[in-house]
Amino acid sequence: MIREGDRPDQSCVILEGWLCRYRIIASGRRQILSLHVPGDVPDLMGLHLAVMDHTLSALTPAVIGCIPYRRIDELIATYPRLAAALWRETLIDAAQFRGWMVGLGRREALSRIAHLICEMYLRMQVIGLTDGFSFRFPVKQVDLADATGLSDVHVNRTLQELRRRGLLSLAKGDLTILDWEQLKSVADFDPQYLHLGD
Amino acid sequence: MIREGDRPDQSCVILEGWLCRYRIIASGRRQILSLHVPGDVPDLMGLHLAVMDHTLSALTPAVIGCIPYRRIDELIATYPRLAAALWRETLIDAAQFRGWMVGLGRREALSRIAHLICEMYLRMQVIGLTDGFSFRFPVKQVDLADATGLSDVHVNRTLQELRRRGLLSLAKGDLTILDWEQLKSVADFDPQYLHLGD
DNA sequence: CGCCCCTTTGATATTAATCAAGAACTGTGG
DNA sequence: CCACAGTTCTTGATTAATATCAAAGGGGCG
Repeated sequence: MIREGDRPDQSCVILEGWLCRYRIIASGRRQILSLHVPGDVPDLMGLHLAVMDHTLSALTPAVIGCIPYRRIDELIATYPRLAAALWRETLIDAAQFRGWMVGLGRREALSRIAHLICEMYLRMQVIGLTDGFSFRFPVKQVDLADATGLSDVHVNRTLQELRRRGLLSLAKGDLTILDWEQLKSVADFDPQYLHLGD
Repeated sequence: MIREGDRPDQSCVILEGWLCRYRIIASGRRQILSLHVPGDVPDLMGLHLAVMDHTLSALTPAVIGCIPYRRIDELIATYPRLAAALWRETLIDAAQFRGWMVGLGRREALSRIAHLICEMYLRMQVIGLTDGFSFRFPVKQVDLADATGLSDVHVNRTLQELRRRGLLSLAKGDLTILDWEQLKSVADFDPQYLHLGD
């Protein structure tokens, strides 16, 4: 949707589907920086930074709403508190990056993947897209690998280990958490960084 | 200076010294999330997020200036464009997190450390704290390890490799880049993400 | 039915972590 | 000015985690 190096003049809101942001380095390896679900506005940064430092792309077929920056500026002028709300949104964005950094740098594979799943479960719950402990998780293992900094083969084996331990089931993009407490514990998951509560 | 879980009511500006932000996970491992040098305001996020999700701490003796949020709010009310400037500052913060995530997830040790050094060199240059290719780099190897997601032993060996290749010298906190082009190339460094240019 | 995309499996290679000392500094008090 | 105690850095040996390579299954869709 937007490429690294672009100078966009509008933001988008996800109405349906999943997007991700990523960057590819010289060796050809890709790091996914964030996953985005309906309700997210994944490119607010363009409002104050001229050049995109990463690419925004769809993981699934998606429906997107577009808002020109010009229009956002007008809205902010009319409703000054909107600026604070959007600013806050970008701060939560940054908090999520921090959450992922800890995983990338200091968690082993099992915990890293479990953590990502805990996060996406809560985020899906907040937007009403969970059914009990089940939700759509249309992320391919290769993408999961690029999000967690692992190889796809290792992601596959780690998912098997999570299944073997009875923590979750995942097939055809349908994920069910079978033991939330244990999953959280394996993930060392503390939702604080998502700032859902405030 | 500020701990995870705190609800601060002021921001700080670094006048002298280096700070870092970090989080410690259950296993006791620490991930440093960012390094901060004079001129940085490392805790602007508190302005709109109630609870700190990480700790802010000094790496060296430091001199800090404090600004109550209340005062910042007043200033913003008086000079509305200040809000945009501060917002932008937090967006650059997020961009730096993204830069680090790519390293943590997808770069090998040598490139990861080289990359960090390239970044700090440019940031020090911008604030006028470089002398040619030399600058103070008072970061212990343990801290470097926690910043790059490596073990301290491996950081030590990787630094030796960088020295062996004639890319830099580093002793007693004094760093000199001996071959900037090669260092950049090993690091696969593209300063775009720092948004220094705009 | 066949193709393509995704997942799974097995074998092997690498990178980096861990463990355990020892050496080199730093600052301190005598 | 020196002995020391505490950091920080360095080294060697070993182990563990994860990547890479290569190939084989499975399932959905035209």
